[in-house]
Amino acid sequence: MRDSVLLLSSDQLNLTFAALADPTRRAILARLIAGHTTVTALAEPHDMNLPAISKHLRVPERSGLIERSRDAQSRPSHLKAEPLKQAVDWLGSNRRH
Amino acid sequence: MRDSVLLLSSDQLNLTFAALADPTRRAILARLIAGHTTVTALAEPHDMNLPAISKHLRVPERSGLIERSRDAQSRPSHLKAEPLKQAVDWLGSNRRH
DNA sequence: CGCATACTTAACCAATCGGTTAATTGCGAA
DNA sequence: TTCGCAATTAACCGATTGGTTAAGTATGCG
Repeated sequence: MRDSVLLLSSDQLNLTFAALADPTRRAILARLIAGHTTVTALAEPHDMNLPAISKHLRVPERSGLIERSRDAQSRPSHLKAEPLKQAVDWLGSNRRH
Repeated sequence: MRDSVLLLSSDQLNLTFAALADPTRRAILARLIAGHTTVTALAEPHDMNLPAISKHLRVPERSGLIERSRDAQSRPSHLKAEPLKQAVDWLGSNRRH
């Protein structure tokens, strides 16, 4: 069974914040702001092998932070705005200014 | 040896986002916006015992999200703004997408 | 002092995490 | 069809997480 597309917002916040709680994944997400790119390219700056990056990518994917497509042999990742927006909204509504 | 007060900003982001990645802890932090309160009061809405809440509190404490003081037998928790600000800043500078 | 209140600490446990190596799949080129 | 590149999956491992129960500690009150 694949993961559901519908996530309760609490579950999605769990997954989004968990995805952000690792420096490798934050670097990957920051890189993806510049535009979609392949797993090998995402792996290049990091001192770990492809399977490790592949596993890392599954974390933000489960929260909807990224989506993946296919381009020949490559599986480019694309950043999606909605989960980030949700995280920002939670932080915004929970901060006394 | 106690935890260091000085955290590398990357480490602090790790700890802050990890603290936010759990619904019990988010509820606790949201409650603390209304003002400082005790462990027992924080535990009351949750279906788990005091040691569990005590452990939960150690997570945002390690990131600096909360600080704890003493008032007779109680150990009230206080929300601190700086780590939240850092998290918002990371999200802000990584969203223009 | 003796006792209650408010936690915290210790020990334990199953599940998840973050990495590894080795094998496998998907795709395009020759 | 065979080859090679890109990426995933499987199996494994030690460390961490999130909960439990039971015992220990700090503080205030009569």
